[in-house]
Amino acid sequence: MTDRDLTQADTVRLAIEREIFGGQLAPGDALEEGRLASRFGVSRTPVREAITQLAQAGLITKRAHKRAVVAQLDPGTMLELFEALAELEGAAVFLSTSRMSEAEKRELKDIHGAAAKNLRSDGDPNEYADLGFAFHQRLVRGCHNTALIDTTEWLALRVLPYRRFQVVAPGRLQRNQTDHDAIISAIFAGDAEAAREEIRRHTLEQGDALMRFIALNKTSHADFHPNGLIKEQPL
Amino acid sequence: MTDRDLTQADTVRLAIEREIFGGQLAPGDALEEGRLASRFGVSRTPVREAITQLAQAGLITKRAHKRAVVAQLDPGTMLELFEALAELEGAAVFLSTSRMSEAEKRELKDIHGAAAKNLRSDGDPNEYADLGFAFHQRLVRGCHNTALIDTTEWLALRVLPYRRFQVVAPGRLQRNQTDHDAIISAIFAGDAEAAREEIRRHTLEQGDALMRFIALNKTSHADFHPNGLIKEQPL
DNA sequence: TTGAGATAAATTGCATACACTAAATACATC
DNA sequence: GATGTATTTAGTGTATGCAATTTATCTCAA
Repeated sequence: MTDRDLTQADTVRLAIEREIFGGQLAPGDALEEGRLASRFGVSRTPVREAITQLAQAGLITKRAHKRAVVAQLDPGTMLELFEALAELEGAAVFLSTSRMSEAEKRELKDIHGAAAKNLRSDGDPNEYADLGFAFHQRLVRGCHNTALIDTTEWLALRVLPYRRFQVVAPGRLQRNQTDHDAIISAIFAGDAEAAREEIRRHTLEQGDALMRFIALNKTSHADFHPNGLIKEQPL
Repeated sequence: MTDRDLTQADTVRLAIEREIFGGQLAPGDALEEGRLASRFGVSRTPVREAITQLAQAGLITKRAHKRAVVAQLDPGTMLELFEALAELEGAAVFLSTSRMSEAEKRELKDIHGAAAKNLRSDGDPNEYADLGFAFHQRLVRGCHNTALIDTTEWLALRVLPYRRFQVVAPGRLQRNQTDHDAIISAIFAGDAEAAREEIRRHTLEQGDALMRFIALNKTSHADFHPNGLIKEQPL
């Protein structure tokens, strides 16, 4: 069999994941088992299973006898998340520096180049965001340690629903690019310690920038609702 | 309410967790929903939910239409896990060095002292193991970053079922203690970078030692079954 | 005896029904 | 009108039954 046989619970889980990452389901939104069941044309059982999995993954929160809600990150938690992510990416890149194959390094450089080109020609910010994501991914995966990669990417996923706004923050893109420059230089120089420090600072600043952006644009003092901020982003 | 109201699924999950960490359920053992259900006096539904959660946590593996199995780590995976854990603990300790309160540092020193005393007086190895666990825990929690702490401890949990044997490995205890000495020194000297390197190397070597121990004591070439190695350890 | 194929048993995935909880509403009392 | 107390209602937690799939057992030919 070419693709693993997916159970209905898996299908539902993937669908909900997509909606969370896509922004259709925003942090704070409630997930009601019955509605989801009828929407996906299945019974509550697989929906429940999907919700359980997502809750375990930290993407949604769930307490006994209360509805599950898409995980809502208060500023403090988000800061912690970015700090942890910065450390993990730092650790991964530290290893990647000595472990990436020539092909992997070239691929990394290609992605970086494409991003630079996009920036110069004033291209689609969404494409740039995707390239940025790919850059970090290649960087992390270069460590060839599945456990570390999975852990790092799992953490990155948790902040992804918020990271979408980063693109529109003014001046970030250029700064982002020079940061990536520095990381690439350190890696090609074989200076693992420098590479670690560069990406550490870089990810940390990304978090700071995101939080500033949210703080400036938030409408309500209590809750922050991504959908209210997105304007014309296609999916 | 003093304790959160636990659902039956939670109860079952906690019970299975205990059995895995306690060694009653060894890596490779199969978990059959029906049997567990009757054993715990509940229906299959909450058992299923518990299994789903444990699978998501990585403690057991589960594929569609096949029965769940307590996660079995091949040497390669285990090595990766220890390497990742070493990096995470390193990152946490790097932060802990500047973030631990005086009280926390004192507590750490107390634990270390108790371990030293246990070692001098040739005390219970299990108690020493517990102190070692507590040492690492305090160290990691000193970073005061919940996301990083949770991630690190979650990884530590995954190797815990295997780490139990460490105690009986010859000569490890003394080496362990001097490693902890070095870590404490670095922290009290405020040298975050040194502290990171010390614990990184320490945890990595723990993994190596464990794997050597397993390699020497394994009975079958294919599978490694913890229960077969434990002799007279009281739970 | 051994291995491939067929059959039977065991076990999972899912749907449905019901019990229980918690919140919302209506009502009575002050 | 405010406040405390039934009653209703929406929604989760669990049990059970059945269909689909896997695993074990049996059969029979090479």
